[in-house]
Parts: sequence; structure tokens; C-alpha cells
Amino acid sequence: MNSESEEDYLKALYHLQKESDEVTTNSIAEFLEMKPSSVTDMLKKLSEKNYIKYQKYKGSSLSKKGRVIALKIIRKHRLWETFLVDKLGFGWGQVHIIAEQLEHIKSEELTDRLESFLGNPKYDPHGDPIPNKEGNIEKMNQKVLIELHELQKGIITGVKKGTASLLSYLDKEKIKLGDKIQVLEIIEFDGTFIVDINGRKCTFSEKICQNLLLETYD
Amino acid sequence: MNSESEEDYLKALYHLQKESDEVTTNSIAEFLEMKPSSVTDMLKKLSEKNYIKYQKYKGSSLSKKGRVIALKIIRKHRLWETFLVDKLGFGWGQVHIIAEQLEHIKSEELTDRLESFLGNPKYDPHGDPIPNKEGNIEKMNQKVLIELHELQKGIITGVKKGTASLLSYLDKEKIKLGDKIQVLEIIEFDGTFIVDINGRKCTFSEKICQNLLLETYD
DNA sequence: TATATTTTTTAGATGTGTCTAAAAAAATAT
DNA sequence: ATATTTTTTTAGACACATCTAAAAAATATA
Repeated sequence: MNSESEEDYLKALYHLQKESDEVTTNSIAEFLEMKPSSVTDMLKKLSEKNYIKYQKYKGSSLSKKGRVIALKIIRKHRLWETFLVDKLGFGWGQVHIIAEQLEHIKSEELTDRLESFLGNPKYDPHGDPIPNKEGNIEKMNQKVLIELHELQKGIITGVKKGTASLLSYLDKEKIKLGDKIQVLEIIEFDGTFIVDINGRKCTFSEKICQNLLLETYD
Repeated sequence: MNSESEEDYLKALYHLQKESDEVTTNSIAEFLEMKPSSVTDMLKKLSEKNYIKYQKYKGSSLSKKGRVIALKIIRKHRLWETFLVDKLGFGWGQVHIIAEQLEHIKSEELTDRLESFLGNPKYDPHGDPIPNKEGNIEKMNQKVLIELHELQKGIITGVKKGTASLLSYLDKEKIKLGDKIQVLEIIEFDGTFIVDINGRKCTFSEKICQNLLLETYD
């Protein structure tokens, strides 16, 4: 049995590995808001359990075993988020913190029953794919808004880094998953995007564009 | 903020106080499957926080503050049990362990939304009343033995007037809390009850019947 | 390449919640 | 009333997950 803390580290590893394959101790510390020395301790422990590959000073990466555990946590996280939004009517910006707790509930039967209760969803409310029971996850075909060129169109499928402030901003602007976007103009000077969302004109800073995910279409 | 462990102790106190008002250290230890020395440590801590009244060697009891916390946990526990049975189709025997985890999830909004999602249930799947948001709980269906009719069943939960003579009589007859009773016959002439206690036939005078409390069931 | 800076690890401390073993207090029996 | 037993508490230890401060290794800079 793994502690919640161990699970948090494995999940962090999983997310950080999307950026680059070898994860540094400091990046984990930053991600989890902890001191690097604490991270080192835990990395040793996870390595001991064969959940990660770890060599002093060389960074770390998930083992197959570790990845499966991480994906099971992520599966639970995303199913619970779906429950909170679809069934309890939470806004998509509110659910992350609660799901961080719910994801540690330890009952496979609960997870499976929850999944079918929700109608076997493939994506969570942020548009992220939900891993299946075996820990397989669909690879997404999405782009970051900043990668689009002028006049290109897309549908909002999620945010890259689910920061509370970004989510609440989108909430406030009444921007949600599935909304259609067309890039109208890109201001060269500061990278600001002027876009059309559901027929409404909107201005996004470069930083927002770096974090807004969408699926493009013609 | 309270730890899960603290919450478990407060809940234990609450349940044990239904049996008798002052709760012994050993009974808590037994209930929580822990050593008495561990319990003593925690009792000091909870007393420090003014959640319980505690005096060395004298047992402990919940303060008003502590009772409210306990009832909030119990509220969550029973709402989650209802969710598991009503929505996910679990059997009523399976849900307790899972609800023991879910009851510690810390979001009032979640609890309230869950409650209304479930249709504001008053009782959990075991028939226990669900405390409301403010921590008020409906008094359980406790009756005096004399109110029962023939063939009705109940579980002894206490005595109305804890007189020494009644208690010692019950003691002598090896009758204790939790014993199951079924009324076999009521003698009209003098109000004597002939009952079955744990398979043994017993005769109770009217006066005894006026003072013996039990919870009825079918 | 030598030095400075950054990153990572080690060593030792802290807080929480548990334990065992022994001491103290209370309850029970003789 | 005293001795025995039971209950409760104290004292000291341990595991876990964290921290700070200092040392070691890796990286960047002059």
C-alpha cells in the first residue's frame, strides 16, 4: 500500500515527464511546493520500491510500475472531477482541489462503479483523457493556442496548467470547454491574440495563449 | 484544521457516548483498535483544543464544540453511504469501509451539493438519521419498553432512570446494553411483560418496563 | 581551466501519531 | 483494611514526511 504522499510524487513525476523525460529534483520540489531535500528523501524511497529510476544527481523517471500507479491516481482524479461537474454542478475551476483529495480514496470497485455511473466518459471536464482501468491513456491531439496562426479555428479542449487563477479567469469570461475560437489577429509587439469566441471578440495575453489548449479544425 | 486521526477519535467518542455519558480510555482503544496509551495521548490533545472534557483517570466526554465536529463527520459518512448505495449500487454491507475514507474529505460545498444531489435524504441506508448542516441530528427512535406491543423487537440502549437498584437487578439478570429483546406477551391484569432476551425468557414488572429504553426495529 | 554559482544530497532536527514497558491510580477481592 | 487485579498514564522509542543548514557534485562563467 502506498501513502498519499508517495502517490502525489508519482503523479508529479508523470506530469513533469510530459515536459521532458528526465525530471529534476528541483522541478518536483517546485511542483509540489516542497524543499528539494525532502524530494531527495522520497525519491530514494520510491526508487527502493522500484516505482522510479533514480540516480544521485541524475534526475529521475517513472518505471513501468510507477507509471501504472500514477495513471490510476490520475484516472480517479479525472473521474471525480467529472462527477463534481456533471453530477454536482460545480464549475470546472472549482473541482481540482477537491479531486486532489478524492483521488486518494482506495477502492477499485468504487472507481469502476463511479466510471459506469458517469457513463464511461472518455474526457474529464478540462478535456483531458481519462485513463482506463488498466492504466492506458489516449494520446491527445491538441495544440496550444499560441501555436495557431491568424484565421485558424479551433475548439477549446482544456488548459495546460490548471492554475486556479487561469480557470477562474475563464470562468469569469464565460469561456468553457467546447467553445469555438477563431484567431482574428496576432499583435506582433507583445504576442497578444485577438480572437473570436462564439461570435464575441476577446483579447488574450501571450501567457494565456501558452496555456489554452484546443483542437484545431478547418 | 483537524487531522483525520482527531476526527476519528471525536467520532468514536460520539458513538461511545450513546452507551454511557462518560467514556473510558480503554473503550476508545478497543473501538479504534489502538493501545490505551495512544488514546491517552490523543485525549490530552483534544482536551487542549477544547473538543472534549477530560480529567486523568476520570474518562472523557465531548464538549459542544467537539460534538459539532463529530456530527459533521457523521453527516458526511452517512451522505456518502447513501451515495454509494443509491447511486452506485453498492450493497449496504460494503459501504462502511469506503465511507470511512470519504467522510474525511474537506469541502463543505461538496457535502452540501452531495446532499441535494441525493434528494436531501433524512436517513442513511442503515436507517440512521443524517445530521443537518448545522450539526443537529434527529433523535433516534428510542422507546420505553412499556410502549411496545406484543411481538415487537428492540435493542436495549439504556435505562430511563439510572437507579442503583434497577441497574443491579439488570446486572444480576445478566441483561446489558445491546441485548436483543422481543415482547412475547403482555399480561393485561398487572402490565407484566414476558420477553425474550437473547433467546432466554424473562418477566418484567410494569415498573421495570417504564424505565428500560430500547431502539425498535423490524 | 579555474572559479563561481546552482543543484542536489547528506546530516541532523521537528511534529504527528503510534507503540512497548513500566509506574501510578482506581477498582475489586480477600 | 489490605492485597490483588485492572485501568490508565507516563516515559521513552520508532516510522513517516517534512524542514534547515551545510557539504558535495554538477554546471556555468570569467
